[in-house]
Amino acid sequence: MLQPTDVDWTDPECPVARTTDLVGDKWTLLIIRDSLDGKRRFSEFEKSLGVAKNILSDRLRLLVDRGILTRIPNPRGTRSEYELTDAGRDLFTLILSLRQWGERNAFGPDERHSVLIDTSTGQPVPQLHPFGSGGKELDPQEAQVVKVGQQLP
Amino acid sequence: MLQPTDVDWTDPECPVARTTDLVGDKWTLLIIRDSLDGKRRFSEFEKSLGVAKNILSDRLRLLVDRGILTRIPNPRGTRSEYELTDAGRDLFTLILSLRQWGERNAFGPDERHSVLIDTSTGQPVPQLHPFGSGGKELDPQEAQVVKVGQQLP
DNA sequence: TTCGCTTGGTTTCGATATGCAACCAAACGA
DNA sequence: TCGTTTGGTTGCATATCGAAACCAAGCGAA
Repeated sequence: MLQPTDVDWTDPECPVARTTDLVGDKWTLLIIRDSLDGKRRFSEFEKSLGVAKNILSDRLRLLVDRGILTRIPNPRGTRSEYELTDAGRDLFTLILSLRQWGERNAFGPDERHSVLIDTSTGQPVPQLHPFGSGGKELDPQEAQVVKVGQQLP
Repeated sequence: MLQPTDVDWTDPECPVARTTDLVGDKWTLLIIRDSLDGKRRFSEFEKSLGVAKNILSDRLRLLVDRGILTRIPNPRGTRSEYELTDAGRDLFTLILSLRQWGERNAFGPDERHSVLIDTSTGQPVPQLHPFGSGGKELDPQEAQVVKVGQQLP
C-alpha cells in the first residue's frame, strides 16, 4: 500500500475519496498523464504543462512522497528523473477514462483532439466499459455502494 | 457537447486536460460520486461531504454551468434538486476507475472500505480493464498519444 | 396562525495555495 | 573557459478556500 506521510483523508472509508486525496488535482493528473506518455525530466513536464516551477516542484515531491513516482537521482549530481511506480502505472485506467470521457463530452463535432493509439496495431484504443458481475454492461443505477459493516437490505 | 461559459483550457487539444479542467477537482469529483449514488439535494451533499456551504454552492453552480448537472427548481420556491445529465452519468466509468485504483492502492491489507455492488447479482462490480484494439489487455507502454495533425512515425 | 426549526444558500474574513518573476548553483556544451 | 541550460528555491502579490455568521423562505407542530 501507499505510505504517504500525513494525509488526513477526506472520507477514510471511501476509495474514491482516498484517490482524489492522493491524485485529484489538475496538475497532479497531468503530470501522471505525461509520465505515462514517457516523460521523466523536470524540464519535460514544465514544457508540456506550462506550469509554474514551484508548483511542479511541489507536485513532484508529493507524488514521490505518495508512492506514485520514484525519484532517480542522477549520479553526476542534479537532474534526477522521475519514474512511475507500479501504483503509478496502475493509474493508466484512470487517465484513460479521463481521456475517453473528454473525447465523448468535451469537444465539438468539428474540433480535433489528440488520440491514443495501440502501437501494436496502429488503431485507436477501444472504449473502456464497466461490466456487471454477470458480464453485461453495467449502468450506474444498477450499482450500489455498500458501506463497511453494512449488510445489503 | 458541453457548453460551459468561459473555460480557458489548460491544454485545448488534450481530452485528458479538458476533463481535468471540467471535473478535476476534489469536491467536484465527490459531488459526482454522490450524484451517481442517488443524492440530489444540497443538504445531502453537505452532510455526506462535510464541505463548506459556500464551496458546495460554487461547485454545484459550476457543474450546472458545465452541463454535468441539471438544477430542477422546486415549484414551491427554494430547495431545488440536482440531477445528472447524460454527460454526468457518463462519468460513471471515471468514478469507477477512481474507486478501483483506490481499492487496489490506497488501503492497507487490514483496512476495510466501502464496496460497489452490482445490485442485480449482489456481487462486487468487476475490475475495469483497458483493452488493445486486438482485444488483449493493454499496457501503458503499448499505447501512444498521437497529437492532432501528426502522423505515426 | 404563529413560532421555532430546517433548508439552501450568501457574506465576511483570516488562512492557505497559486503563480509570476527573480535568483542561483551545478552541469553541460562549444 | 565561459556562456547556456537545467532544476530548482525564494519572495511577493493575488486568488482561492473554508469556518462562521447571517438570512430569507418553507415547513411542521401546537
